[in-house]
Amino acid sequence: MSNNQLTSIIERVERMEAEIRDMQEDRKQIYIEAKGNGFDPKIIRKLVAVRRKKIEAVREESELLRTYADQIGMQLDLAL
Amino acid sequence: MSNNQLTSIIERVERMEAEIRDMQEDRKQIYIEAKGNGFDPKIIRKLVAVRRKKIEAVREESELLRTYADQIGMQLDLAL
Amino acid sequence: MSNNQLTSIIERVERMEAEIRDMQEDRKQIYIEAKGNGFDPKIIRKLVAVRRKKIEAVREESELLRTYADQIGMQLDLAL
Amino acid sequence: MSNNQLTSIIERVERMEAEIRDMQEDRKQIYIEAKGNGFDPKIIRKLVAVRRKKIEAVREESELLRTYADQIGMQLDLAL
DNA sequence: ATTGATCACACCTTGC
DNA sequence: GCAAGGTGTGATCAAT
Repeated sequence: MSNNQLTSIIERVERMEAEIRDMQEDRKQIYIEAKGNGFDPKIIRKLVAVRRKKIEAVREESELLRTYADQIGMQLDLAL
Repeated sequence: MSNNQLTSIIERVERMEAEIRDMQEDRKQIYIEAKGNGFDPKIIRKLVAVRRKKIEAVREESELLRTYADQIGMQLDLAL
Repeated sequence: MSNNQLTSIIERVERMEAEIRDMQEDRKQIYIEAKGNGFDPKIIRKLVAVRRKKIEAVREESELLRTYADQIGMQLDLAL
Repeated sequence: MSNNQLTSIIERVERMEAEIRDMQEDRKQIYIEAKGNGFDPKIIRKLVAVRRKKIEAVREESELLRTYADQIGMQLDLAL
């Protein structure tokens, strides 16, 4: 029955959203705890953001290299 | 050493963020799958949103009642 | 002249913002006055918030129904 | 009757909030219109913010001067 | 491709 | 001074 399918979808989405909220709450608690230990949350956030960008950049760069490699591979194949 | 503490904090935050991203990805997959089964994601999103807002409103209403109760308690205290 | 256009835009925005600030100030005064009459602003705020969320939920629900109706309309079109 | 008073307060607050939302909507429309005329909303926002800060600074400075003047006035009074 | 809408994030102000 | 709500911004995603 289609209604069961719909109900199932909604419940799965809501379960995911509940978990996401929990994780966000956990992260918030980490920041609060860090603040209690003398670490400025604002700075931590910056650090995390910078690291995220760097990781992103590295990932994209390696994808790019991969693309180059593929093209060279293709050309090599074509040359044979 | 403070540096270890800082590193620990950042790693914990990043772990949380990784999990959040995974959950978000899962949710996205549910929508994609639903669409494959003929359910318009747009409608599912609205349904979920409406349900969330209603639950929110009910939750806040109980907070309100709780606040009322606290004030009545205070008045009772004052009356004694 | 483009400069006049820019000036006009900025002035219109600033006029809006001035009015917004005035309204916010008026609202604040209502809360202060209410407090003077023995009404706890905290409770009033919650009341207003709960009412707003309920109205929001109802509004979104009607949007949802509208979306349903549109889809049914589409299906009818396809069926003809 | 207290209930009428409460109802009146809530309605006044809600009226204010409705007007605030309307003004915000108007402001948003100005930005959209500006964008249509080739003005980047982000830049406009910055301009408006800078002007606001300057106006604030001028206002505070004149308050400061006023305070100085009052103090001098007081001292003059005391000296007489 | 580009706009439009939604969502998550960060900042800032306000109330307590 | 902290906690919370509101505001603005960036990213993501759907639709044109």
